[in-house]
Amino acid sequence: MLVLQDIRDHKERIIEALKKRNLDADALINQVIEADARRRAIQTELDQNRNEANSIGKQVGQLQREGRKDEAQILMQKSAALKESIKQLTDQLRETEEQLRELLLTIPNAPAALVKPGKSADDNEIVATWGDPATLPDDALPHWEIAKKLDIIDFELGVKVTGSGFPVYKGKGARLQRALINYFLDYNTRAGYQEVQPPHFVNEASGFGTGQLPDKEGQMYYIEKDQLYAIPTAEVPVTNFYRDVILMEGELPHKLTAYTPCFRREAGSYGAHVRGLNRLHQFDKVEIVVISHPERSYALLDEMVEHVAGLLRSLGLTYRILRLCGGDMGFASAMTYDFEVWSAAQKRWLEVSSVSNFESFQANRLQLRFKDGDGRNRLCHTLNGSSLALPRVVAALLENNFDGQRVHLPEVLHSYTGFTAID
RNA sequence: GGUGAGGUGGGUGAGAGGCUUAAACCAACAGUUUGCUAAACUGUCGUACCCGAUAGGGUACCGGGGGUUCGAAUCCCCCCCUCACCGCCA
Repeated sequence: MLVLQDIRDHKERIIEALKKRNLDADALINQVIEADARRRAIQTELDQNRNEANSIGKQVGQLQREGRKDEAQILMQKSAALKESIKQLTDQLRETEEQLRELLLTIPNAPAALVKPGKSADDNEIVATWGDPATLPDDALPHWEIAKKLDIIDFELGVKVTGSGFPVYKGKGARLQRALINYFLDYNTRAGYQEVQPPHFVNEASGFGTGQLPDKEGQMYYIEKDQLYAIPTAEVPVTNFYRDVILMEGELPHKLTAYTPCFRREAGSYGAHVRGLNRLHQFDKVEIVVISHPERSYALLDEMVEHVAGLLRSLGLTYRILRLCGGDMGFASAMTYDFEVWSAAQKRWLEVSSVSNFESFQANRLQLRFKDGDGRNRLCHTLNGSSLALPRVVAALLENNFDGQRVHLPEVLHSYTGFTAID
């Protein structure tokens, strides 16, 4: 949620930024300004009325103690009229506040200055590429066939016990999953991220805090009996650790990493692009979350991007980094970098990580603040990224490193897997 | 699942219709004193919003929502959460 004060102070700048998302920002922002002005007028009048009512109440008590019943009686009548007016104004205030809030909830984050305008993924900027797709096997098998051949992933068994999109990893495939998770966590903790194990279900307030609710309600699994959502990413529970928290300026930044399974309904996604490991209802991911001082968040974003890039290089995967255009960014993000690895068999790039700076957009909803040098409470900035999501990394590892007999694993994984190849 | 006890500022915790502007203590911060640290003393010390150029003034908030009353942290109703014990259980 955008900060109302910012809209008041920098109306034009915010409108221009939102236009990069192809929004009719003028109309939206003007509605906000208008509702805000209305709200303040009501509040001022209400406060005056209440002030009067309070002072009458005190006078009545005083008069009654002094035994001046008649005078007290007159004041009590006056109070009745005020009470009615207060009731009306309170209703109006609540209504206006609700309108304003609903309006603000529909407005996505304002893209940062570096973000280019654009309509779709075609307008994203490629900011870096590592490796060369042309050097990878030209006749590669798709990963689902390799996985079947080596008997390391059983999609049908998953369908039997649960449904499509819930694969079963077997033997060296299962061990590879565990190795990747451990390697990613170790890599992250070495860089100063504190490892945490959050719950895999969250309550409604948490879903709201990071912005999944109300926008993406249909994308999450919901357990009605206990009113809990299965997490779509560790971002949700971990960032919500900080809901309603006021940190000391000196303890920023907080850097956390967590492994969790992620659950996504992915309603309406079918076809060739979702075969195999490309899109699942349950998958494993190691996430990094950073709580930052507002003046440091973009430096930290760069640091996170370099961190993830280093991880991909260590795995020997050909990748590229995109800075998303305004039209392709998520609702809450001010700037997002996507990482894509090359899939040799599918001849396309697969997204394995998305690293974003949300600036104060989430912090405003979460009421996550820090106390600055002047003793003022200011909103933090929040950031997060995948480091990394497993399935597409596995897909690329299988396809790019298969020699017809076995899949050769990158050296960094050997000590984690206990073997150097899958055969 | 059963029974009971509770939710008050950063923490502990008093307050039981108007003398509350929420006591007191602890923590924190600033100052005085001081070789340094500590101690002592003095002062500051919740959040949000509104009015105001500033100084300052006002309103709301005692888990949440309703109600009674001229007036509610305090009385009534509903809900939520936490803790303890019992039962079950990895």
